[in-house]
Amino acid sequence: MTTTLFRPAADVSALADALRPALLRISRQLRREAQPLGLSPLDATLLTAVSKREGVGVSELAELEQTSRPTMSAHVKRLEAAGWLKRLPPPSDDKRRFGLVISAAGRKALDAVRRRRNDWLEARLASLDPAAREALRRALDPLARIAGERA
Amino acid sequence: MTTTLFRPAADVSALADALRPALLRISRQLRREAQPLGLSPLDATLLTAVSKREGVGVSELAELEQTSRPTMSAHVKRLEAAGWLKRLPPPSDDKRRFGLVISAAGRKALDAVRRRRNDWLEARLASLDPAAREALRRALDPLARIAGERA
DNA sequence: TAAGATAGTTAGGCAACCTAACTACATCGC
DNA sequence: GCGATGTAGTTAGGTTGCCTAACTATCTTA
Repeated sequence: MTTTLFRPAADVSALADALRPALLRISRQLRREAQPLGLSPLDATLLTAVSKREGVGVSELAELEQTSRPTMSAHVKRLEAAGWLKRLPPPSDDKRRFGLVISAAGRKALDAVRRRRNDWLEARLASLDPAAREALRRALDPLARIAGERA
Repeated sequence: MTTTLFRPAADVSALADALRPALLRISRQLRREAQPLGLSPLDATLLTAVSKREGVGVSELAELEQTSRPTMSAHVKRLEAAGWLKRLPPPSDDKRRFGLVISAAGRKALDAVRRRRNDWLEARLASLDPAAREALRRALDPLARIAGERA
């Protein structure tokens, strides 16, 4: 043990131990969220990512979202089948790669979900006091960095 | 749109939109974590919960951890099979309910994992600057409240 | 132009979750 | 004292999201 003089480790460890269960629990809820409008939280995340980078490829998107290519391929297939996403035929001269873009329906669904504001997370946030929300706001950037968000 | 004077909603909504993808991404990583020592992050969470409330029942634990009873039943079965958890035969005179306790092996595994401090989350936290960690520390309580932590 | 890299898909499997339906025991009301 | 109702836990069956391995098709480079 011997705690003195540069032992950030114990600190970090304690923080991790406290953070882990909370994060696991929250994500459990998050995923469970019923989506009367279609569009699960994951779908919304993916559509947002695509709309931020029109023409992105499946592999690139997989890397951005930190999943395997096959996983992303399946998501894209699903989102395309639902009509929320479109594949542009090879925009460049590379015939392997097609560009993904959000469809009109996708954008509409995304807007609708954003306008709803009665989902689980928002309700929870709304029930907190402003100081707690501020604390979360300040934690946003560190969380994004942990998540390994790119651009 | 007309942002002034008491419109916490837009605020909360923006916070939720920023928080959601980060949380989803983090939990994805968290779950993916390989566990050379056995004991996934979920396992650790559950064992910790049990050790905090010796003698807890499956249903009560399910409620605490906010999962369905069958889900918890399966986890308990798994943890018991792994030898990390024990069921005490009905401690009260209620023959339906048995008390769950962590086994010696479970406690040992839990301690070992805690001592490891080279898991994904800790590594990420360690790579942040102290100010960022402090921001996260302050966000802990709000996060726990969102997660609906009880006692 | 053959060798290797890269985009994306298919196949197969696993972990964690859910609901519905069941068994076994408890308790309440008459 | 016994049926109705409730609660603890399990079983069965299905879904979602993720993975690796292996494949096809195309591009790039030596």
